[in-house]
Amino acid sequence: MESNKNLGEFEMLVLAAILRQGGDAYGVSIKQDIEARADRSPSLGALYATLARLEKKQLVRSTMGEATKERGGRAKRLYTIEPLGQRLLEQSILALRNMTDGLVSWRFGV
Amino acid sequence: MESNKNLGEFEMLVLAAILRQGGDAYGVSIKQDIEARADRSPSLGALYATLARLEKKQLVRSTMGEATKERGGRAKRLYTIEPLGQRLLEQSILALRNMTDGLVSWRFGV
DNA sequence: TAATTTATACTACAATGTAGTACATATAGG
DNA sequence: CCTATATGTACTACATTGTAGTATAAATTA
Repeated sequence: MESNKNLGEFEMLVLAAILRQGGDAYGVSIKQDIEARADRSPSLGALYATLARLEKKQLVRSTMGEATKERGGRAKRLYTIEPLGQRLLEQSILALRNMTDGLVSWRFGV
Repeated sequence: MESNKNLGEFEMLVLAAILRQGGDAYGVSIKQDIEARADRSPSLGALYATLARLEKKQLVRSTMGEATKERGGRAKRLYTIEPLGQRLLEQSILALRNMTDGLVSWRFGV
């Protein structure tokens, strides 16, 4: 009887990217990871809106990155996944696997 | 440069259920499959609304089932997946896999 | 202090998720 | 027949998520 709110499809991609990057995830790097692995190009606007919602739901947490870097521009907001976020991601991915594993006439390997 | 519209999370579950059932899928059986494998209980209203949208987008096709059966009640509307639907499902599942495979501290097997 | 670079925030609207309620149509019994 | 029961779909309304365009912020450099 776990917490059982569902994640959207893009929310899953974003949570997975944050988890992958273990502490160094921020807007641009998350976008790049999704572009490289999921073969799609969300706008930064779309991404930040989703990040804000995930944080409001307490599935991720953010902190401002160090300002003193040898580069120009505004500070990064760094994201980490919260236990609840990881749990929901696992549930959602597992549900999808249970529905799709073992399907015949599947183009990529079962 | 394939067709690249994205599927929602629930749409993926529904398409997968239809594909699994190979020609015998209808409202109630799809709902039951999702309940059994994805551990959630969508209302039939939610399911039919999604089926109607999938058909409008030509990702599935439907036909009325035979009326002459030894049972009461209205005829079933049977669903099959269209090539486009299968392709989009494959793309979406593959994207998710590419994002989540190989993650460490993953509760279920990599 | 203006230009450039890097990055986030805001806003509005489209698409998807969700369930409640109503409706349709078959069989069975009197 | 007519109505009760069983089975299943359609309609409607609203909440949540997806999406991108535009504006803003804050650092470095000249």
